[in-house]
Amino acid sequence: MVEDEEPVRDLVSMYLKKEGFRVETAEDGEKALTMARSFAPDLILLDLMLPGLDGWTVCKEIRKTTSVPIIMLTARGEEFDRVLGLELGADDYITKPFSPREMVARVKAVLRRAKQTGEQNTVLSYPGLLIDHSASRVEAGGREIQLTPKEFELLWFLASHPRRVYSREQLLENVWGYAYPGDPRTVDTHVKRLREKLKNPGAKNYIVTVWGKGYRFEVAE
Amino acid sequence: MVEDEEPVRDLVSMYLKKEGFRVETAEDGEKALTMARSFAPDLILLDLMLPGLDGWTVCKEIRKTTSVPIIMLTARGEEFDRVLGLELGADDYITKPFSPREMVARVKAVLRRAKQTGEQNTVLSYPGLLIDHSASRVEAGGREIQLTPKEFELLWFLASHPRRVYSREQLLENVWGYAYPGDPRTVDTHVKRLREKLKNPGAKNYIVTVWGKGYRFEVAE
DNA sequence: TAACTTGTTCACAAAATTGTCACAAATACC
DNA sequence: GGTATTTGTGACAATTTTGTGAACAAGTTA
Repeated sequence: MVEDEEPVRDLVSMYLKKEGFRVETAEDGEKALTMARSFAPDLILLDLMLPGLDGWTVCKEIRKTTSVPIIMLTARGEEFDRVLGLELGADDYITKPFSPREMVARVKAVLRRAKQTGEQNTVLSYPGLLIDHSASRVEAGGREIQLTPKEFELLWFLASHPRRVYSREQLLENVWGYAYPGDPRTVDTHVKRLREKLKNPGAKNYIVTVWGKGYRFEVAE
Repeated sequence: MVEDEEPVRDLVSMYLKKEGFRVETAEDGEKALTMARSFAPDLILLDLMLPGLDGWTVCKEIRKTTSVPIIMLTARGEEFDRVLGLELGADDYITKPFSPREMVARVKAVLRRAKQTGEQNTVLSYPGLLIDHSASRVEAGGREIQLTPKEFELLWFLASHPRRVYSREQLLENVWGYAYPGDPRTVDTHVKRLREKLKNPGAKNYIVTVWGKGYRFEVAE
């Protein structure tokens, strides 16, 4: 949520959080770009009138690197060039003042659309690494490598949430199934085997240990 | 732990205590309600078959006042209406007989989920400094820097309460955990290490000493 | 049934973090 | 200026966490 007026930020945050969304806020364009780069949001609510970089520019910059859904916010008085907005890659726009319920509904609608078009995408691709979930196939450095089911699901989970750190317990919960009663150190062994199989061809070390926290899938800047 | 059969109570208590949990028990619904009101438990294990007030009623009563996580216990034979359970606000259920390890795993899973939903805004951003709690990542001057867990939590705490001065004792309490028995000067060492790691790229000195008081996170006006 | 694959656990070594102490430097106060 | 407090710093030992190899268990296939 990129918006310079704090009351609006708080209101929108509150309504979205109540719906179970996780919300991060930025009050200007610079910060928005930094944040968008550091973690991958599922959707961006972007006010057009911002101090410093304006919304159009922020939108254009973001579009250079990702196709994350963007909803633009615009004051009623402002002349809003819908065509320009869509050309820059916005997915929807809302005119202020808006009702919170309408805002939530639009966010959900855009996410639903994005999810549908993204659903077919069962392939994750990183430099020197290709993971195809529907085919259960992994290519590293152009060469196919054989993973066991657990290894594959672990890699898939980590790779589909890049950068984020997961504790051993969280990994057990998400990959093995919730409330797994076994030893958390089991994860270590699987990570070890994964690293071994992945390291052969590509030099990259994708699975990184975060000391005292767990593991994360690292992706180059 | 609400359960009328003493052997089960003892077994469950024993296993949970071995994991470091503090366990209080009640043998009927009346007592359970009194206890739930008198001290705030982090989680309630609730047997459905109880003398007097049954589990459903206890659950409903508790839900009127708090959102504490509840795990229901049910005998395999009993017909258990899962939907009703979830409607009444239970977070999970376990069928008896259960393995102690599974029970412990579920307790942990439910507690972890409850904790997660409470955690919000996970990204803090200041000029030349970005802290992402969910990724356990810190960027200073565009460059990622490696912090140890303690350093990270200390920085996170200070940065999420900018300008405010904290004494060493307060920092110990908030970052290390309440009633930390060690030397308050330990904080100094961590501050020193943090400053060293943060100073390399950006000229900014974010952590400022307030003589005779403690430390604070400085943010430019 | 035997060989094989897969997943889990364990024990030990290796690595990193953390807390403490002693002493130096800085600051406040007289 | 002198002194007492407070803070900064470097080194070291204790503790915690992770990597790794091997053994074991469960399930599958030939």
